[in-house]
Amino acid sequence: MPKETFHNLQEAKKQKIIEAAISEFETYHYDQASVNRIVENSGISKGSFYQYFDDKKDIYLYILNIIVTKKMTYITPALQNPFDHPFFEVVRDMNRCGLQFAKEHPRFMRIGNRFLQDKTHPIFLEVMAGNEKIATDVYEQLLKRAIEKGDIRKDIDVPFTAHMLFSLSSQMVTFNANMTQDAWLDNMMASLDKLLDLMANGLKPQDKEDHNDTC
Amino acid sequence: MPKETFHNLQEAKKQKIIEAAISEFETYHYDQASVNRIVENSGISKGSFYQYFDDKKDIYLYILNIIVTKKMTYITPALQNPFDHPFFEVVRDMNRCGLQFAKEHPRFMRIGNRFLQDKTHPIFLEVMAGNEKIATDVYEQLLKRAIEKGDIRKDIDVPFTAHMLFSLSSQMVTFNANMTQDAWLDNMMASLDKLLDLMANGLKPQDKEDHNDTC
Amino acid sequence: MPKETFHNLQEAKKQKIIEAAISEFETYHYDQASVNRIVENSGISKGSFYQYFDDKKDIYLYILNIIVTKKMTYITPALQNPFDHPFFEVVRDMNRCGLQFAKEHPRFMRIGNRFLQDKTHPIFLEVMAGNEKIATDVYEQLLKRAIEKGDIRKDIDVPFTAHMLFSLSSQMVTFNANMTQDAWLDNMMASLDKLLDLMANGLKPQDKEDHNDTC
Amino acid sequence: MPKETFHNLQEAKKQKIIEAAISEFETYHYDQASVNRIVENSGISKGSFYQYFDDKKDIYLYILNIIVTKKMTYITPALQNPFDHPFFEVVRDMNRCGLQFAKEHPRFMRIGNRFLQDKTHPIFLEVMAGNEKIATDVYEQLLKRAIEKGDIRKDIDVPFTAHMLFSLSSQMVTFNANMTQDAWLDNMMASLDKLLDLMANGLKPQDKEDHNDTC
DNA sequence: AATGAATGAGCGTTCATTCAT
DNA sequence: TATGAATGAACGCTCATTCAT
Repeated sequence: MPKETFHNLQEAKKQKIIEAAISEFETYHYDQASVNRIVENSGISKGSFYQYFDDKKDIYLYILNIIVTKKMTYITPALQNPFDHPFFEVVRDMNRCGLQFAKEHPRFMRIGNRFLQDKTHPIFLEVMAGNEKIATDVYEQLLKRAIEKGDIRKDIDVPFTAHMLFSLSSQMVTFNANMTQDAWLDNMMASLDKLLDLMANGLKPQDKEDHNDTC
Repeated sequence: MPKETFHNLQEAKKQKIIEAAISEFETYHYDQASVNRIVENSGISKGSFYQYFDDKKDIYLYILNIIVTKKMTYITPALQNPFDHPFFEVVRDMNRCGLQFAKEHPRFMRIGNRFLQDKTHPIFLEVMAGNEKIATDVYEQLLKRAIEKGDIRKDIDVPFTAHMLFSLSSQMVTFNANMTQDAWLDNMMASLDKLLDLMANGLKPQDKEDHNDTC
Repeated sequence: MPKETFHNLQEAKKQKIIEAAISEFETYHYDQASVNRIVENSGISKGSFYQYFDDKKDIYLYILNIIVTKKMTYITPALQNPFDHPFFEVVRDMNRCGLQFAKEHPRFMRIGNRFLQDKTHPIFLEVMAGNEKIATDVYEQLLKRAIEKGDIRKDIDVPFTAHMLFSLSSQMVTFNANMTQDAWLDNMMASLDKLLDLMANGLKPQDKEDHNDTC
Repeated sequence: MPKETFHNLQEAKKQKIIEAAISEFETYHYDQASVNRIVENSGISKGSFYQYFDDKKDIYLYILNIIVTKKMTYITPALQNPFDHPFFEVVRDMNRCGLQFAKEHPRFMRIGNRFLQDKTHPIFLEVMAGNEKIATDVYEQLLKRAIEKGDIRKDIDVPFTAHMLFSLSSQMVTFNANMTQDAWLDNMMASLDKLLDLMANGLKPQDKEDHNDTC
């Protein structure tokens, strides 16, 4: 996390640095990202950079933190009393919020996705060392309660399914990756509904309904 | 793609270069991979390298091509008369073959996974620009026929579902990444079955069977 | 030497700065030592540092001075009426006191030794430019009087011998540098006795005693 | 040690690099020595430097090696059949040769002395890891044989004395460090004789001779 | 065809010191 | 008096690529 010196900076300067860093990490992988470029685009000296941050990792984690914090403000409303609502409703709301976040902060989404994608990178492993469960835990909890309530099949592998549900939300955005389209959000929302339908009912013809029909 | 000079090389020399490149890309990201090291481990000169390949990208794509070609030899048998067999059987066979390939060529798998992971990397975008459809096309064809045969619900969005099926099989590998070498294949096969069950039947309780029970 | 501003400081603050500087110079060579770290560990500001000291050299010399002053308090008692005691007794007492000082102030010893080691370093040359005589003067005086009293051979080169005696006592420390903390002082005291025996009687067999024996 | 690429260089270029490195290490400590400066003064590019040498340490050890090799050519003649000659004669010859070397290669001496002085430096420890004994071993062997032959007192501590004798040769040069003087070599030779006399006979009056006088 | 020496920009990081407040 | 932000040169080292031979 940034040193005090950074927090003491004037807001404008701070924002310019953050802006430069976001722009850098949006464009480049952590390893390819260049402190030099951040410094240039910030209009600060290299020496100053290292008075604000310990090292490249420091500013990277700082940006990641901003992203996570921001994303949380979008998602947490969907997680109010999650067990009072049907499973798929909660999941859909959560992902809709995530998509809204992606739409409004496409650069954050790009950085976040890049981070989540390279699961073998030292920095990913370090961050996730203690926290990996956290991400999928929400899904695990929801699944367990949903099973108890009879909303979900009893015979599924909860951790595995949680992992897959979690993966889906980030995979989905790769389907219509061109965020510049106006209709992106609408498309994604539609895709989300399709996906949830898929997850809920499967690909096989719905005997249930077929059955009802024949009745 | 390699220049003619490369293809004119003696097989042994060619293999040594390929081996060195595989070893490099297996260990490092494309950006971190070093032509210097490849050259060193190949026992060829720097100058020669640039007479065989245009640049780093050239040899990388060449290796990727080898991997894809190899993987094809595993998968195509599962695609013999694909329309004569039930949809999920074909998909399972295909993915089982893919897993078998991964088991027998772990280095290829590592390179392939790394490539698939950073979907924002210029080189990924370039490769996928013309080729992504190819990968999902198989799924699309299979889905269409399965729908016709009544194996799959009529109301799904075919391209979207194809994309998701494709994504999921690659995501699966990220679950249980801390595999013990021995159990890996078994674990993955089991995961595959879980995944296909999920895709086939969905998460909701199977009314069909419940219904049958009560009858 | 520190500016007046430093001397005007509250004792506690002064000590904290001194402590930080000692810790730094104990751990690092003069060139590797970092004003940044001293400032950090002092809890003072960079600006303040340069209001107390001219530069890095200034604080280094100040610390050296503290060390020398402290060492003097150990050694001077051994130099009370030095001419009333046998030469080697005085030399031994002096060096024993020096060893005692080293034992009780290992950090000072480390700084001092490091300083004495690089005799080509600009800062060493600068310090020694005017002060080297001082260090060897004691030995010179002692030697001269010892010669007069007949304790020491008349035909030696006094300045040269003084220089060697001085050098040897600092070299001694480099023997058995892998001291176990506990036994260090005992070992060094033993080494000192060996060294003085060497200096007193030389390496050649003692004809004197042989002679006496045969008489 | 340098890579083959360095050895393949034209002699003139090689010499220019060696010259630049010697000049650098003569002037600066290993840590302060700058690859940049070496490169500048060599007239080669930074990239080239790292094609010739692994790193700064590599070229440093290479220079050290040159120095040791050169010094050996001076000293080994004095070590022909060392046990056939009186102990102090061998030691004197050896040190005279060392002084001659120092006179003719003052820059080498400076580098060598600097290296020997900082006995806590990682690079010193690394080099000396297996080789420290070597330096003092010569003295130990000589001492042992001299004791057997009765040239040296039986009651000395051999390793300790060997260490001190070894130290002396490097300490001696610090007495008259100003090498620019014409008379330096003569002065040093004289100092050497004084030192050996000291080591041989000690500082105490020679009773043997006194005895003889009174007889 | 094959070589491998040469390049120079670039990397992340540290530094002692200055100076406006 | 005290501050601490700002600086920019310097560090060791790696890189993909070029080009004369």
